[in-house]
Amino acid sequence: MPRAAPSSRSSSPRRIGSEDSKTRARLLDAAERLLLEEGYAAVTSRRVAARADLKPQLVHYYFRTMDDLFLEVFRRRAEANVARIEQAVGGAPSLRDLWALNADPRGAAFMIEFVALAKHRPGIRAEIARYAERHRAAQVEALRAALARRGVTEADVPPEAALLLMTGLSQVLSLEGTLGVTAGHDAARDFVERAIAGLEGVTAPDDD
Amino acid sequence: MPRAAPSSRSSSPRRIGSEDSKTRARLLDAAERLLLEEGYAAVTSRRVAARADLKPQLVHYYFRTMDDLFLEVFRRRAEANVARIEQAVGGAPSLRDLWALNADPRGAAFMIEFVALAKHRPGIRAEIARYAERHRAAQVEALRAALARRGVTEADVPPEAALLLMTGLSQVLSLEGTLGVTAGHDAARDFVERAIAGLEGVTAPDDD
DNA sequence: GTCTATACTTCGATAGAC
DNA sequence: GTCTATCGAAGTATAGAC
Repeated sequence: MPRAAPSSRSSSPRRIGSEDSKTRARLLDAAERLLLEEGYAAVTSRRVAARADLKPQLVHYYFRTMDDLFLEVFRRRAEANVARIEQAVGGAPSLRDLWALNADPRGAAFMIEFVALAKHRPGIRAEIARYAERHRAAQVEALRAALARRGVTEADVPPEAALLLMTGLSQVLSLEGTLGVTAGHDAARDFVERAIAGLEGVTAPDDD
Repeated sequence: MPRAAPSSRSSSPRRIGSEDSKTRARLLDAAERLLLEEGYAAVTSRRVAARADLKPQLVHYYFRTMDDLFLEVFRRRAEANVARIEQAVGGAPSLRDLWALNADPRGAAFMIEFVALAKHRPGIRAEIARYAERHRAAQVEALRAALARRGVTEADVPPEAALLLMTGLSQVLSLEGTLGVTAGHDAARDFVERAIAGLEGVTAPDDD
């Protein structure tokens, strides 16, 4: 048995569709697309259903509330993302690898939407915050190791600071990209890449 | 200050309240607070009116559509902000001044909300994009001048890249702050301040 | 186990009363 | 010039039919 009952409270009287339903997956996919393309406010039961070519009431059959739907969309991606990072960390990733991991604009857009959503949905906020912290910590550790491997001291480049700069840049590029504003974007990416190249050249190529 | 008729089309049949009405200003204030505290999705005619202790229909008396209200809220702040930057630029601001201008978390939160809003309100997008570009250009010029004054070459630190890094950091700090996630924030701010101090210490041009 | 009929709330917007 | 009465569409959610 994969899982017990879906996330409904024990007091919930209403029945909920099974988690491995094909229809349920279609709804999750539709919700995710809508979220990325039009923003969280566009993710309503009616519009999600329309995207998936299903009746609006089905959303509430598979997800007790809209918050449940949002959380499920979030978890799917968050878990995949954490796995990706943990896998990378196992392989002693370079600074370049870590920047590539962070620079994905879809990932940034996803996170921005959910943080914005969390602002007016208290039920979602705690979960996002918990994930953000885990995610941050894992990346900081990877970055710390990568910098140390290159002989860069924490006093010179604190990993927390470097990571926040990378994450922030990635987010602002993503955000402006949706507006069609891209002035300076290439210059910024080049700058980061040159900075990384500089740091990776700090010490002679150690064996490892 | 003196403006012609409100932004309504000439074909608009409905009457609109005057722009210097006290009630109108209260509505704008309420909308702005709501936007910053709970996100754009919380800014509905009814909730804005409740915040201002007014009837919901008044929103539509003073603003033809909700988009008009959003745009007016945006313009008020955007104009004040551009003025602030232009004033600063006139005074040959230091790097530190420019960072302080950028690091205001309220400004960052404001911008994030509007970009997110623009994503599912096409009517708003063009105006936000236009402003973002003007704003960016003004800041880049100020930063270019400040760096040149310190003898930092554009090859070493392209002003566009530096500005995007600052803006991105400011945004990520603001976004995470709303979640209550602040790990590494102080380290990042310290890092930027030390970097600025380092650059401001350079008084003669150098080459590599 | 899966989907539909339906209740009830809130939304944006307009016409018309003072 | 300012505000109110009210409408139709869209939102979430539940109870019950297949």
